[in-house]
Formats: sequence, structure tokens, C-alpha cells
Amino acid sequence: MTYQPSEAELEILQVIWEIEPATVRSIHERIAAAGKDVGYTTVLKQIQRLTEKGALEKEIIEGSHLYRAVVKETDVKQQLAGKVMRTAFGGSALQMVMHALGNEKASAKELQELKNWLDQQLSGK
Amino acid sequence: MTYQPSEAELEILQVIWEIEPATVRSIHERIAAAGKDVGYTTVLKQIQRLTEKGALEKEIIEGSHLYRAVVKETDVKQQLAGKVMRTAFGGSALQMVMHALGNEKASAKELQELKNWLDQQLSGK
DNA sequence: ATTTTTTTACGACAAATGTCGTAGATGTCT
DNA sequence: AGACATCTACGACATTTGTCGTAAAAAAAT
Repeated sequence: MTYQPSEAELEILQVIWEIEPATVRSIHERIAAAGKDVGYTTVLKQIQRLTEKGALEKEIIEGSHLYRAVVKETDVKQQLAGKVMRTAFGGSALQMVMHALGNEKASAKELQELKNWLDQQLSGK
Repeated sequence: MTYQPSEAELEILQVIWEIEPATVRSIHERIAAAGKDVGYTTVLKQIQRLTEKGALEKEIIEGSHLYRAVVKETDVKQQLAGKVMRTAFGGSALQMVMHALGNEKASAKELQELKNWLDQQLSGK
């Protein structure tokens, strides 16, 4: 089973998937830039735990410690979305989407994109 | 902000939304029936914590302790789906659905339903 | 080479979670 | 009423999470 990251871990994974291989500093900067104000050692610790758990791997190149993801972004996200869909929405993607877009009046754009994807899935494919 | 239940708590909430007002026993039975093998007192404790937190309320009628939900199903689920959509899928419902249905070849039925809902959203609305 | 600045490695902590066990309270049966 | 069965109230524990602080190690600056 693919790794199930906690919230803080997911945030770090997202950054890594985007800029790997990454240093702790670069990751911390991104997190900070994104508005999450958390200490450097906090991020470091989180990264070390992810590495222990096998979700990340470290490679030391010319002195700098570089981290990269071992778990695949698609797998982790599929896992995540699938689990919510199953545990909270009885396995119904429709229910999940309706709730996700529920009150915040879904941007017509989002809806249109979704529709396009669906049409393609239904027809061709 | 609506209550954000943990996994075990969500399972209990789901049962309550369905059969409230409910007794601990009836809830425990459902959970057990659903395959989750957990002790009676475990469920009881979970229910008490949910009550402390204000997500449930207890009413004692003729000796039996009955629980009912205080938090609304729709709100909690909207919260849940919205959060995942935001934190893991950059706010894109499309991304979320694509991942949710990703590998498990989405049942044509699911897709059709989703499409119908979308069409309605796009047109009428 | 020394001093400074960065980084990494660890250990600590509080809070949240998931699970029980046990004791005392309440109900039920005969 | 007495005995037996059920429930509820609580406390306890092991884990997991999210956060840091501090010390040791490494790198950079002077």
C-alpha cells in the first residue's frame, strides 16, 4: 500500500515533487513562502521522518543533502482521493464532487473542464 | 468552522446521521456489522469524546442514553471534500476526480451520473 | 586558523487518536 | 430482594503528529 502522508507531510511531499531533488532549506522556503510559518527544524524533522518511513530518500552530493521522493505523486494522490471517496462518500465520485463544489459556487470554468474530461471518458476512450 | 472528525469519529458520525437518535449499542452493532471489529467501550469512548467536543449531544430518555448529531452531515462532508481538494489537488475538482477514479476504471454509471449532474449545473442552474 | 553562520542529528513535549480494562451505576429476571 | 447482565464513566496506554530547542558537525567568512 502506498504511503499515506499526514497533512504536514503532504505539504512537504508536494514541494518535493515539484522541485526535487531538494534541500531542506529550499523546501522550508517554499513552505514559508506559501504562508505556513513553521520553524526550519520542524521541516527538517518532518523530512527526516519521511525518509525513515521510506517515502523520501537522501543523497549527499558534494556536501549538500538532497532529498527526492520515493513514493509517486499519482499513487499517493490516488490513494488519498480514493480513500475519502470511499470512507466519506460511499465510493461515489459524484457525491464527493458535489460536496467539494457544494457551496462555493463552482467556477464555471472548473465545471466546464470537468465536463470536457467526462465527455472524453464517456465517448472515445 | 465545522467540526473535522478523525477517521474513527467519521465512521461513528456516519452511523448516527443514518439512524439517530442512536444508542451506543446500536452504533456499535453497525460498526461491527460493517466489518470493523472494535470493542464496545472503544465506541463508547469515541462517542463521549465527540459529545465533549460538541459534535454530538446526548439526551437521556427513560433511562436510555440517546445520541444525535449536532454537526450537519453536509457541512462536515463539504468541509472534508473541500479540504482535500484544496490541500492535495490545488483546489481542482477535476484533478481530484481524475485521481479518485484514476486506476479503478470508473464504472460507466458513475461517469454518466457525474455528467448528468454537470450538464444540469452548466445549463439550467 | 579562528570565529561565524549554517546545517544536521536528536531528544523532548504536548495534543490528538485509537483502544481497552475496570469499577461503579442502572436494569432486569426469577 | 438477590443475583446476573448491561451500561456508563474514567483512567490508562501506546502511537502518531506537529513543533521546537540544543548540541554537535560542517561550511563559510575573515
